[in-house]
Amino acid sequence: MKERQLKDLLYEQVARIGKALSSPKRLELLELLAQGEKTVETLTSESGGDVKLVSAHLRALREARLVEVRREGRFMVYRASGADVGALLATLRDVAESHLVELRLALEQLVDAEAQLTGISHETLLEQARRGDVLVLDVRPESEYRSAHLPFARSMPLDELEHCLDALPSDKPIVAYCRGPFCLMSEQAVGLLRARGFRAARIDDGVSEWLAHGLTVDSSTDPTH
Amino acid sequence: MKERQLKDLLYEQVARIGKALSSPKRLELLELLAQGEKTVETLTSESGGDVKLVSAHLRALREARLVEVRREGRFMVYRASGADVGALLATLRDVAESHLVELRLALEQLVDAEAQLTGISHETLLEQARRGDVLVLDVRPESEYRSAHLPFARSMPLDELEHCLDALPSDKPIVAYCRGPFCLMSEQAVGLLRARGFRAARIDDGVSEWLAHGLTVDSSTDPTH
DNA sequence: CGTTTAATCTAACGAATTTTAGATTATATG
DNA sequence: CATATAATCTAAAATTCGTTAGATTAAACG
Repeated sequence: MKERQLKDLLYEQVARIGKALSSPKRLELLELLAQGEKTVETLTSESGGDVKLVSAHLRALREARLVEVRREGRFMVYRASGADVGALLATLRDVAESHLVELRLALEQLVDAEAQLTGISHETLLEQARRGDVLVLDVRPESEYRSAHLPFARSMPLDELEHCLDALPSDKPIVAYCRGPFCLMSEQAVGLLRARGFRAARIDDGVSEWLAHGLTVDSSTDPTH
Repeated sequence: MKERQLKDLLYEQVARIGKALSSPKRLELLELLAQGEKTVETLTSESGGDVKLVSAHLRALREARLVEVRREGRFMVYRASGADVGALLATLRDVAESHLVELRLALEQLVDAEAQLTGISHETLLEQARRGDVLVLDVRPESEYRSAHLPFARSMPLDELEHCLDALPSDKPIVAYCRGPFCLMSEQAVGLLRARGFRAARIDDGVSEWLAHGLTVDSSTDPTH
């Protein structure tokens, strides 16, 4: 019968996406690409690996149609092939987090519970940011901010943070975010800010998580306010 | 430095879920389990395979904590370890469908566009079903209906449909659904109903898709109305 | 208590993936 | 045009995974 054959074909196609998501390295690359487009060079240094290997994994992601490339001079610029890729990654991580104890334990080791902003909904935070009651700080590299960022967020990359403290309000609470739950940049930012007397906390969510929860993000507005 | 090691560990855990989703057979088993708990025997016959192989794949799914088992007499009863598993499956399929042409083409071959209900939102359908303006028909096996079904749906398994036609209204439009976009039961039901003069159409969505869109489902109410 | 049924476990083979290294392509630059 | 750079392609080694078959466990039944 033809029915079984067709069904096998359908599940095989879905499994192509699953296969792409079955390697830790590819997941890390996808997470980076969910922040915005990047060259192979950037991806290699930010994921801490070997160019050849990164290139091979990017090939696999390309074959699963999760990423796309274009040439720019002698650089190849990769990008996620849609916002749904980041959202898929976020739901995959949520499922992993709720079912795998090992992951929860490792996450607890990674982030300091002290630095975490707790007990406040996305909507409330958004409203407070809109009114200017809190300052939402995007501590990722500026190119990622330009690609997409949380509403009302100001860009201040982690490595410039120390030189730009004067531009920050000392009376308002600061909420820092970065690439998502597995990224440490916002945690480091909070550490630095608190040491200098600011009231600061971090949230887990990045742009993909924000989108996966059905909220909207901005892009390419003025990074300094 | 310890940071890289921890990050590798985190992504490795997420990749465990990805690995579980990387095999067509496992995806099919998960989809069946998303409809409700089933024995290995049932899973084997419904997925059309070999018991030993199905058992091996179930082991992999268990190790990824996506399914759980309990013994019942001499049967092992498997179940998805949460509603989020079905929702993950639904988003995975959505991503596959929007990025892989091959999948869209195969789907077109599978389902007759004629039978498909088009241009109506989930909310509208729900409202019409609530008011009784349409009859929503769950054509899956009754055990799956009991486990969870769309609001206001009536159970009428495909293989009983022919004997129960008297119980159906000939004036109201009938909307049939089954396990999801890859399942043909609702399509066959629509074929049969139309041949007997009923106004019938199918929708793609099953319980998991319904949930993944943020809607609610019912369970264990009276199947006959 | 031996037999049947349902399912798992173990071992083994082949297929597919990951990783590494060397050769190659495409573009920009002096 | 030779050279440097960015990245890919190809091939081989190491590893993992899917599949199959035979042996085994665990519960139910006569």
